[in-house]
Formats: sequence, C-alpha cells, structure tokens
Amino acid sequence: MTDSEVRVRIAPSPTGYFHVGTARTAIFNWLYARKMGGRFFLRIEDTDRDRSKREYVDIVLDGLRWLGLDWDDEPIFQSQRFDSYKPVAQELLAEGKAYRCFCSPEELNRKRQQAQKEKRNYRYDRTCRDLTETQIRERLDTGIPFVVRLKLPSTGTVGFDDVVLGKAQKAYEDLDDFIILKSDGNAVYNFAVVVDDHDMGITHVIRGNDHVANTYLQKELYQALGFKLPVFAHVPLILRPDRSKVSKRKSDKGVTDYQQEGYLPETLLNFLALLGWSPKDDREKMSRAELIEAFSLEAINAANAIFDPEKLTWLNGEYIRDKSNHELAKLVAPILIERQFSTKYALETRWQWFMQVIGALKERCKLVSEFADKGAYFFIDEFDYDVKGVKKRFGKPGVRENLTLLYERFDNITDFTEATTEEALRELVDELDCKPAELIHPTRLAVSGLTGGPSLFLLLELVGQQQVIARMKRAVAYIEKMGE
RNA sequence: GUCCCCAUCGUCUAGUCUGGCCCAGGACACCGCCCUUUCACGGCGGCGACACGAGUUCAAAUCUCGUUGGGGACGCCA
Repeated sequence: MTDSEVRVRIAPSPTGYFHVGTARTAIFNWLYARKMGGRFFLRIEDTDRDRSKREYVDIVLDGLRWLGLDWDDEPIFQSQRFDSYKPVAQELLAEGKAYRCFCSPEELNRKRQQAQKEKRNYRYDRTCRDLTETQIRERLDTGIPFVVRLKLPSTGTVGFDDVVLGKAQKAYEDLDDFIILKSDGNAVYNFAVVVDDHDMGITHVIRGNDHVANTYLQKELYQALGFKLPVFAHVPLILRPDRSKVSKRKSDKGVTDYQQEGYLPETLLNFLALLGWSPKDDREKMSRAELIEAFSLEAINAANAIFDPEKLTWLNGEYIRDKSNHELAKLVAPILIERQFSTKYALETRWQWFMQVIGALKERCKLVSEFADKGAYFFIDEFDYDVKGVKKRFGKPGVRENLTLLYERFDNITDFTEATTEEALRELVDELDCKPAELIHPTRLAVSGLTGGPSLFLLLELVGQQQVIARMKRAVAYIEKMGE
C-alpha cells in the first residue's frame, strides 16, 4: 500500500438481513474507492456468536454482488482475528494507558440503575483505576475476572474533524473509561475496529452517523496506540416514513426484499446513492460510471433522509423502460416459470413472441414482477374478469350480440394480425353504426380480463386467433349467465 | 434523563462554507390539460418550503445566539 492510496471498507455484521443503510454506506465507500482509484474492502464483524450465523454472511455477500459492489481481496472475518487484539491490549496495559477493572457486571449494573434513578448520567466511577500493584496481584491471584479499560483524561475535550459534520467535539466528563477487553479476554467492538482498521491500512472511515459517539472513544485509542488517525466521514442515517431508523425489527424491507419484489440493482444503487448525497446538479438518473465520476465525500449531506418507496418505484420504471426486450425477457422468465404461468421450454421456443409481449407491457410496468401480474393473460387462459370492468363493459345491452358478431369475423380472418383484426373490427363498427369503443372495451375485457393494457389489436395478435375466439365465446357465455 | 448531531416544498434535494444573481431551482407524489380504443408512456401547466424568535448588515434561506422540532448514542452488542 502506498501512502496516497485510498483504502476504505464496509464492515457489516451478519444478522440475516441486509439493511438498506448498510448498503448505502457500502455504496458510498465503494464509489469513493473507485473514484479515487483506491481499494474497497469487506470486513465481516461476526464476533457476536449469538447473532452471527454462517449463512447470514451470504445474504450480505450476495446483496453486495447483486448491487455490483465488487470488493478487493478476500473478505476479512473479525472472528478470525481474535488473537490480534490481546497483544495490543497488553501493550496498553504495560504502558499504563489501560488498566484492569475487577468490578463485577452486577455491581456495575446496580450503579447504573442507581444513577438512572437519580436521573444522573451514568459513568464508570473508576474504582479500579488507581489500584496498587499489590492490590492487583491479590485480585489476580484470587482469580477474580477482570476487564481492561482505557484510561481517559477527566477534563478537557476530545474532538475530530469530520468531512460531513465539520468539527465534532465532546467533553471528557461525558466519556467513560470504556472497556476494551471483555472478561473472557476478547476485544470489544470499539477496540477491535481500531485495531482492524489500522491493520488493514484504512485511510477513510465512511460509516453511519450512529457511530459518532464511538468515534470519540476510538480516537482515544488511536492516540494511545500511536496510530495515524483516518479521515472520518459520518454519513446521515436512512429513516422510515415515520422518521425512525429503518430496522429489521420493524419488518422494514432489506435489500434482499427489494430484489425479490422486482427492483433492478441499478435502481437501488442509483436511488441509495442519492440519499444523503447529490451531484449538485439536476441529475436524478445516473449510471454507475456517472456516479463514480461525480462522487465526493464533501457533497454528502449531514441531515438524515427518509426512504421514499414511491420514488424508488418510479426510478425502477425508468430503468425498466431503458432495458431491451431481450434483457427484460430474461429477467421475467424465471418469475413466469415460478408462478407456473409457463415453462422454460415454452418460453424458449417462442422467444420472439415472448419479447413482443414484454415490449407490449414494458411502459406499464415499474417492477419486473409486474410483467407477470399485468400480463398473466398472455400465458394462461383461466383468469377472472375485473369486477368494475364487468359492470361497465359487459352490463350494457347488446354487448353479447356484438361480441358474437365480432368473433365470427375474427374466425374468418386467415392472417390474424394487429392490422387485420383492426380492419375487421372497424368494418363491424361501420355496419353496426356504433362507436369503436363499444366493441373495443368489451373485447379487451373478454380477452384479458382487464380494463387496461396494451393496444387491443396488438394484444389480440399476441394472444392468438384461437385463444381470442375461445375467450370471446367464454365471455358471451358469462354475459348470458349474468343476465339470468 | 444526559450528551452529540441535524433543520429549504408531504418526500429526496440545489442554493448555505465564499450574504445580494433566490418573493428560492429540479425530482417523486398529487391535481389539471394535451396525446389516445383503455391503461400506461410522453409533453405542458398547477399546488407546494427557507421551523420560530432575536441579533449582525445597506442587504440573510445563507452569518451569530436562543427557542422549538427531529434523529442518534448512552452494553463485558456490533
């Protein structure tokens, strides 16, 4: 690694859910690395065995891959670095910058509750900070478990420069001699992060602003250890419409959910990149390359942002319309197969037709899954009629007769196309001396079950002569039954 | 509760650092109109914000202070 090289990382903890906030932080880190010609690393923070499961790691990895956020080198697992922390803590202990604390969790808890009761702000009272050598020996010999705490000054302030927030500072009085090593000898998050970031040569720490409180503590560690301080950039949080933090517990959607619902990776990448950051011009739709080109840490906002699902959906519609029919067909096929609307074989043998169907539906779909929702009738014959549509289109007098006359004409067409079906319908319109709409709407409902959709004549051609006639007959029978 | 951070349309934001070009620009959503066999797409137009109060200044969305509101952190979790 060279001195000038930018090295950033995303450090997710695998909880079985790929948080949009994590994804957005990953995007910012990735964009910055790619923009600066630097390196983007992945570090899995899996030291909490209770919560971290192996298969959960894949959820994060798959999500990152799906978004196209390629990371450099192999991911680093914090759980495999357990041994790296202890020696560093020993060093701190030896230098008198840290000390052993023999206070029991119960005792601490009691004090914490007491403080809360008295409405005081709780801080560790530093009971063990000035234990003599012999006192420490005694306790060690008795086998009392201990944690290691970092010594902090009691007066003055800590501060750091943040690219997003500017200067942030806090009084030492509000800070604790925090624990760096648990009684089981393992590192606590704030300690592990500093050691890891240093060992990985991280130059820029770009993370959510829910970490600013940690940063003051971590800065103390950097100083005690003589490590070079990285550049900090605390990015705003993503909030739900009710302004609270997006979370799995509130059953908010994760990246995986958006993927499954039919959102495109380029949509999510683009949308998330624009939450808390802006290119400073009017661009809303930006490609990967444009995002990299325009990105800068300085342009990141300090204010938290609310996730607007409607805007996300709009953007997705934009991206869908940009895609070729072939690309979309490839994305829609698995959904059709999964819903048993079609089979792989059937789609492959009618690929040209399938692409036409996709083309007909394209500007009406904002989600990939909508092609299956709104175009089911292209693949299956059994569908219900839209309830409102039935009232409006099948309820009028003469509809049954007109539909009958029309399908008879359709039956006589030798080359059943968009043009010939239109010709046949318009001819009948002339003879009946009615409005085109009087035939068009009931026919659409009969053939598709819906009141809206692609141009009727294109729709007829794509559904095919036999199906069209069969469905119109079915509709006539249905209307007859209605009348009874 | 304590500490920290934040504050422009309902939402995402430009403008704030480097006061005047801003009676505030764009986008989503919403509402109209146009296109049209429907639904969409597209085009055009509309609605809609500088949280409040002081101060500094010839001039404040922009600077300062306060108030209010919102968020976050307060674990031998990460």
